[in-house]
Amino acid sequence: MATRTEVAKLAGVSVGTVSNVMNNKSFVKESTVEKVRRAMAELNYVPDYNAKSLASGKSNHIGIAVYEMTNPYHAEIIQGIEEYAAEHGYITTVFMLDNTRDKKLDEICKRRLDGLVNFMSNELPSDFIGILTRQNVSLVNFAPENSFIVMNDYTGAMEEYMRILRDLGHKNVAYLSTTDPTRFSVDTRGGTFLARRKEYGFSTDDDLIVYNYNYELKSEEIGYKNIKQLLARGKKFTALFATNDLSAFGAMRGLHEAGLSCPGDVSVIGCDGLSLGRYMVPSLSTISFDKRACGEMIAGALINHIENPSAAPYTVLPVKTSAVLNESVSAPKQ
Amino acid sequence: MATRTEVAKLAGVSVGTVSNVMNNKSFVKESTVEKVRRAMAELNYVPDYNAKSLASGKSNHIGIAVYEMTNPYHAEIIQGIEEYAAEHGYITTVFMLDNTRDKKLDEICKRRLDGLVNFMSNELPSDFIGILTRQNVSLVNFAPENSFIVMNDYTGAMEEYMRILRDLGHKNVAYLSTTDPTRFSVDTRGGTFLARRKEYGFSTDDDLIVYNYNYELKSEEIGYKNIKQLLARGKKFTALFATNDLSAFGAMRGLHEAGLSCPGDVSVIGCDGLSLGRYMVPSLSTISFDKRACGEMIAGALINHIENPSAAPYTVLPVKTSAVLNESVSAPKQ
DNA sequence: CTGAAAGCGCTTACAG
DNA sequence: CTGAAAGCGCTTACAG
Repeated sequence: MATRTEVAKLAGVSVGTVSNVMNNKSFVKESTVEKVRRAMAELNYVPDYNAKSLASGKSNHIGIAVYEMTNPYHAEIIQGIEEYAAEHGYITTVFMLDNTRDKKLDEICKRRLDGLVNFMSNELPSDFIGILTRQNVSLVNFAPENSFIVMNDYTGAMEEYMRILRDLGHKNVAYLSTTDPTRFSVDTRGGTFLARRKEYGFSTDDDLIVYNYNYELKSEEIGYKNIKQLLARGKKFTALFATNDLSAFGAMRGLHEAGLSCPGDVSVIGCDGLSLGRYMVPSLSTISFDKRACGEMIAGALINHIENPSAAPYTVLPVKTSAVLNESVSAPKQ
Repeated sequence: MATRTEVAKLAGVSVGTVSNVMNNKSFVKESTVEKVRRAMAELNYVPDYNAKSLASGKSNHIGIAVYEMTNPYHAEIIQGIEEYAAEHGYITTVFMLDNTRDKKLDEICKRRLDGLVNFMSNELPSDFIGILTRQNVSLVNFAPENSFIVMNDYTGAMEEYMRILRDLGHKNVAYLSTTDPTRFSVDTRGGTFLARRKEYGFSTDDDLIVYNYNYELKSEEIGYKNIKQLLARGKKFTALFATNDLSAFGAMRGLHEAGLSCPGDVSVIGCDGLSLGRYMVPSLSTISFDKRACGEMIAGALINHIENPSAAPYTVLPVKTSAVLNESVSAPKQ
């Protein structure tokens, strides 16, 4: 592999000049630029980003911490981040923290990331966050004080669905949550459900809410387990919200096995707007948002903060969501 | 952030010794090790992997090139790779080459990876592969000469399904492919279908095979489009193979819209063994393999090759697959 | 068993 | 506009 030095020698310039050409410094004479480019081409020169990172103190490397990578939900957001980042000269590493989490946190610190986007619902250890902060890593979705927060505001879409269900005549509306009660209530969907169910004329029986405490399970498994539990409780219900589309799929399977039809016996509403939901039978009603644009917005704010640390104060990044009504919702049977 | 030098000073040793402690060299005196460790702890020392990579000429960084990250299929294999790699001190970067591919190939080269695993079905540019080869990057799933090849041998499972369909009385079996005819025929499933369909008593009408040429589409979209095309051809069929589970979901939706039931009118067989398939109605028959173990095997062979370049010649990594029969297959209506 | 020193491939003031 | 030189944080023979 050709190195900087060889390129410099062949071009008849110094390594510093090669560097200036590489970084598109405008003050380099055009003829010099050409000489250097020719030499690079001839030698098949490929720069070494690790060396650049070390010398410049900037890695141009953004990390993304995710959980449950088998959920296609993240993939599109990540694509948005990646695309924007790539256009701005950053690479992206997805750290899947499903398993072997703690081993990987160390690795993250060692890589001297410029930024880190967090999609974990679990809390991350505070000493890990401390290291990142000292390293001056720009953060997205960590604690509010020192991080951008991506805020999917589901309140509007959630209320829209509650209105739709009420107008269709539903009274007993269940909620299958992939999380525990605490996380459920701080979530904008769970919170809205709890706060407004009475006002919309829905039952306030807490037995209609099923929680999950096992975060090892995949969402579809949780949905399936949840509906079984709900059915076992013997309460009447004609509609249900699920935390996400995958868990809604699991719930629909459970309904089918219990001899219940969707939406005839039970209307089902998911969340995330997975492409797959449109191909289910019945197609799944969900809450959608532009995940690609969301990823680009995240990357934009993050890179801006990396490059102008003082300019942009950490803040909330709002994401617009919308209700997408499909076949899985109808009026309840009389 | 504390650096090597500060640790050395505090511990009263040289930076070289700190390095030896970091790398667990056995010849360092125990008391020295302790002094150094204490100093590192006191200073919250976090090593810099970029610097290490530069100095050692080894990045401990494995890349994974994937296409269609919204397909959960890859996620589990990647988890297997990641887990094994993390245990052996490597980090993993997933390069999503769905979009902006060529920009990203450059970045891959600059990162001085130790290894690269390829899950792209599209061919990669030969000059890209040339650079990687010159960089001595260990490769998985590139051209056979200079790479490990992961070989999911679907032949057995495919023949099992052909036998099952024949025994159930199916004669007109379709195939919905997410790829073009060339890739279809080199694939072990497509190839087996073409080679053996006559022998199993199935129609050899090529109109029963639907290809796809638009690689921008998601698998579920392709399956949906394919089944529409097949139905439009007006040929009779009572069973179909789909390239993967997601495209099978799309096909099942298309059948439903055409007023056909699965498996009553048409039996459907996917491939990949997605967890989600068990929750479909009907649950999807598929071909499965242990994706986690597959990922671990890939990482094992790759890291072994990285660390002993001469020891392990490039070779084929065989993956056992098995037919998983579910509700989506039954006898054809008379 | 440890230290001093050269080197990995780059960047970046600084002189000129 | 360009070159010489110091430095980024590490590793690694080499002496002792």
